[in-house]
Amino acid sequence: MVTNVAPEVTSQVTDEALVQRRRAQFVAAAVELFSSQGYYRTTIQDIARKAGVSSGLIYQYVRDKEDVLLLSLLSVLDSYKREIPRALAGLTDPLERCCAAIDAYCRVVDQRREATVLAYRSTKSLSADRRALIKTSELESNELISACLRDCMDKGLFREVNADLVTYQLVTFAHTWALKHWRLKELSTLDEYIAQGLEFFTQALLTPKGWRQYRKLQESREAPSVVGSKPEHPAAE
Amino acid sequence: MVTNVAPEVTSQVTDEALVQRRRAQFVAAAVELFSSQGYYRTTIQDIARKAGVSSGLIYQYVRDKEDVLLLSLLSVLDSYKREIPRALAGLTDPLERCCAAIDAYCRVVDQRREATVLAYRSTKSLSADRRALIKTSELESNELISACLRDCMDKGLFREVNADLVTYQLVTFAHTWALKHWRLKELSTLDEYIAQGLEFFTQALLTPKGWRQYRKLQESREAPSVVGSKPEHPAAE
Amino acid sequence: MVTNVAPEVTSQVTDEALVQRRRAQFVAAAVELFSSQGYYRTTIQDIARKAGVSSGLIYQYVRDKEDVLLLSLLSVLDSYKREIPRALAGLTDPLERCCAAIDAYCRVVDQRREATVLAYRSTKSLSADRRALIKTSELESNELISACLRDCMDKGLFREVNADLVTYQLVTFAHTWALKHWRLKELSTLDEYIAQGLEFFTQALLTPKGWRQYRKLQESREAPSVVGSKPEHPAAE
Amino acid sequence: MVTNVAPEVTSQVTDEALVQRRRAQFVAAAVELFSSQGYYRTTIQDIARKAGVSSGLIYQYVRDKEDVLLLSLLSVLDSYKREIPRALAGLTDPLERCCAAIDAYCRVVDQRREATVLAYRSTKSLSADRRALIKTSELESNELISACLRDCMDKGLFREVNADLVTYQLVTFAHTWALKHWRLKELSTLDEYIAQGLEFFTQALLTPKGWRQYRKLQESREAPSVVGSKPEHPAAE
DNA sequence: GATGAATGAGGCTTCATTCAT
DNA sequence: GATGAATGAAGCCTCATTCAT
Repeated sequence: MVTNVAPEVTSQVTDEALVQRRRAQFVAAAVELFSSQGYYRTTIQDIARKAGVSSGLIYQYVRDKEDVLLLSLLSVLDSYKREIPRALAGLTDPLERCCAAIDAYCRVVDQRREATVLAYRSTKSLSADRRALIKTSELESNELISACLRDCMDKGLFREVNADLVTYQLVTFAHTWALKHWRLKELSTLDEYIAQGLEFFTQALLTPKGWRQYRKLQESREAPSVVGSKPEHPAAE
Repeated sequence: MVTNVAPEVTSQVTDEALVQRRRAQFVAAAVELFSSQGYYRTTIQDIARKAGVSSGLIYQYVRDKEDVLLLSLLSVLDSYKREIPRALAGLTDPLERCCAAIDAYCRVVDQRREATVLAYRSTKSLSADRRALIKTSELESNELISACLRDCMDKGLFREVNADLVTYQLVTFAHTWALKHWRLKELSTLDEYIAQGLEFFTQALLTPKGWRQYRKLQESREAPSVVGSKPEHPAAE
Repeated sequence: MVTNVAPEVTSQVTDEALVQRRRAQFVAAAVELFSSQGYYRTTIQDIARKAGVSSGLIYQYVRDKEDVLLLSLLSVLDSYKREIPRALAGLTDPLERCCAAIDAYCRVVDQRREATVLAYRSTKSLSADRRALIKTSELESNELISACLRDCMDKGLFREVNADLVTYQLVTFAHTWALKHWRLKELSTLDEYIAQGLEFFTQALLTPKGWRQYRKLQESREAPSVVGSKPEHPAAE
Repeated sequence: MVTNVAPEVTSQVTDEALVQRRRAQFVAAAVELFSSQGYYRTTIQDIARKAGVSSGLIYQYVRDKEDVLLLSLLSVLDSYKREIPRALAGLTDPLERCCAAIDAYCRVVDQRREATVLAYRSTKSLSADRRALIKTSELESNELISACLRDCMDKGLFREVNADLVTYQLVTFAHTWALKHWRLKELSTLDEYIAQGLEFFTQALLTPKGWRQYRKLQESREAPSVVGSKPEHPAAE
C-alpha cells in the first residue's frame, strides 16, 4: 500500500525511500485507528504503538497530527484513483467501461468501507489549505467517472445530461454503500447493490441506441458480473 | 425550534417545560458550533457562552457532552421529519407526493446544510447505544420517502424496485447537496439540482403508465418547480 | 505583595479582585521558583504546587507560561518603583534625596536579590511585545533616579553630566550587588557596598558647592547610614 | 577563534588538535544561536546544522548540552582575557594602561554584545561545579583590571579605594553597554559612552597627583580616543 | 570518526466535569 | 435553579541523547 507523495507534507528525514516506507507504515496504522475510533479519539501514541515505533518518530515524518490525517485521507482517495483505471484496463467499449468503472468504485469502497466513512467524517477536521488538497484529489478521481460518462454521451449511448452532476450521483451511490452499510447490508449483498444501481443508472441514462448496445453486452458474456445481472425489467418497453 | 424529547436523555431538572426550553436553547447553540467547528473542537464553555448561560447549567439538563451531540443530531433529523409531511400536506396524487417529498428533502437539507454535514461527521462519535437512536430516527424519516415510492409502485406508476434501496439513493441525493456543496454550487443552483435529480429518478423509475401521469402533472401546472422542468428526452420511447 | 495589573495579560475570570489575588499568589510562587531554578527549569506544575492550586487554574488567569514570567518580572520592577518613593518621602534636600534613592535601590535589590538576577536572566525569554512592557517599566523606575540627579544638577550640586547615562551607572551599581553577590559578599557588607558606592558617585559628581552641602549633611546626622560613612578621603583637593 | 581548552570537559576523541578544532566549530555556532535565541530555545540539532555537522558528532566532543554552554561561556570570557592584554601591550604609564584596559573592555563587549548578554542570562543554567569554572575565569579577567587599578593606587595616582569593588564597577560599566544597549544606543555612541565613563571614573578616583599626570597624557596625544575627551569640568577645585 | 534515524520522557495546555455558593 | 471557579487527567509535541551503520 503505497502512500502518495504529498509534497506539501515535509519531513525532517531526507532519505526519500525511507520517508515513503515510514509514512505508508504510519498511514496504515492511522487509517485503521481513525476509521474505528475516529480522528480525535485516536492518539499519536496509539498510532505509534500500532505501527510499532516510538511516538517521536512520527514527528520526523509529519508536522503534526493533522498531517497524519491528511496523508491518511489522501491514501484512501488514492486507492480509488488506482483501482478504477485497473478495472478499465483492456476494456474499450464505452458502455462497458462506464459500468466497469462504477462496479470497480463500489468494490473499492467495499474493501475500504471504514476508510470511506473516515473521509466523510474527518475531512472537515483539516485546515482549509489541507482540505483543498483533498478536494483536488476528489475531483481527479471523479474525473475518471465523468470521462466514461462523457464518452457514452459522445457516442450517443447516454442522453445528454450534466456529466458532473451525474458523476456525483454515481460517486455518492458508491460511497453510500459504506456510509449506510449498517442498513444496506440488511437489504442486499454488494453484488445486488451494484446490480440494482447499474440497472437504475442505465435506466435513467441509456438512449435507444444505448439500449441496443447494452443488450448486446449482456448476451455476449457468460459471467455478467461487471455489467450486473440482467435487469429485472429488461426494458421500459 | 422545538427539540424533540429524547426520553433517554435524563435531566436533573424536573419541570418538563423548562427542560424542553433549556435543551432547545443549548441545542440551537450547539448545532451552530458543532456545524462550523466540529464536535471535538467545540467546548461546553463555547456552547454555554453562545447560549448565554453558565457551563454548569448544561449539566443539569444532560449527562455529558455526548448527550448534547445526541440531542443536536436528533434535532437535525427531526427537522427532516417535520418538513416532509408539511410539504405533502394536501397533495394526494402519488407521483406528485413523491416528487414533492424529494423536493422538500432537498430544500431542508439546503436550509440546514451545515447541520446535515454535521450528521455525517459526528454520528460515529456517539456511543453505540446513542447511535442506535439516530439510526432509528433516520429510518423513520426514510420511511416517509419509501412510503411515497411504494405508493407509486402500488399504483403501477413506478417499476417494481427495492424501495428501501432506492430510498437511500434519493436520500443520499438530497444529502449530497450539502456534503458536496463546495463543488455542486459551482455546477448548478439548488433548483437546477432538484430538477435534474427528479428527471433522473423519474427516468429511472417511471412505467409507461407513470409517464402518462407524469406528463399530465407537468401540463397542469404553470410553475413546474416542484416536479422539475420537462425532461430533455421526453421519453424512453 | 500586590501584583501590578498588567492590562495586557487577560484573564478568563471576571472578578477583578479575585484576579488580583490569584495572580499575586501565582507570581509569588513563580518568582521564587524562577529565581532559584530558572524559568525553563520551572514547570507550571511546580508553580501550581507551590501556590497550592491545580495547574489548570493558572490558565484561567494567564494565557501561557510566558505570561507568568511577564507578571513575575513586572512585580519585581514594581517593587523598585514602590520602594524608592517610600524612601524619599519626607526628604526635601536634593542631595539627601539622591543618596536616599540610591541607598533604597540597593536595599530593595538586596531584599529581592534572586528576583533581580531573574530579571537579567529571563527578560530575553519574553516575546518582543512583552519585553517592551518590561522596558517601559524599567524606564519608569529609572526616572525616579534620574529626577534626583537632575535636581542636584539644577541646584548646582552636581556637575552637568548626562543624567540618563549616569542613572544607568547608578542602577547598574545597585543591580550588581545582586548579580555578583557570590563575590561581593566576600568583599564587603551591604552597608559598606552602599557607602563605598555613594562615596564613589559623590566624588565623581559633586561640585564645590555640592561638597559644602554634602559635608553639612554628614555633620547634621548622628546615624549617617543613609548618606554613608564619611569618605575616607574627605576631598579631592 | 581558538576555544580555550577546558580540561574538565572530556571528549571521546583522542586527537587533541581535532578536539580543539571541532569544539571551536561547535562553540562558534552555539554562541551565535544561544545569543540570539537563548540556551533553552536552541537545540543540539540547531547547533549541529549551523556548524555543518551531524548532531551525533557533538556528543563525541562534549558530555551533554550543558557542556556546550560551558564551552561557549568560557569562550566569551576568554575573549575578554585575550583583548585586554593586547590593548595594554606596549603601554607603560599606569594611568594610560588603566584607561586603555577600560576602553578595551568596552570595545570587546561591544563587539560581542549578544555574547555578553548571554553570559548574564545563562550562567545560572549551569550546574554549580561548571558555574565555578565561569566564576574563576571571570575573576581572572577582573584581575587584569584590578591590577591596573592597584598600580595607579601604588603610584599615588588614584585614591586608596577597595580595588576589587571598583573593579566590579568598571566591569559592570562595560557590561552595561551590552545589557542595556537597547536604551543606551539612543543616548550615546560607544565612543561617547566610553569617554563619559572614563571621565566619571577618573573624576572619582584621581588624586591631585593623578590629575597632573592625567592632563599631561591628554596633551601628549592628538587622537585622545583611548583616554577620552577632556573632561568638561577639568577639575573639582 | 561521522552520521542521522530512532527513542521516550517530560511539559504545556485544554477542557469535561464538579461543587460550593 | 443557576453560576463559574476549580480540578486534574490526558494528549500533542519537543528534544536531549543513543546507537547501528
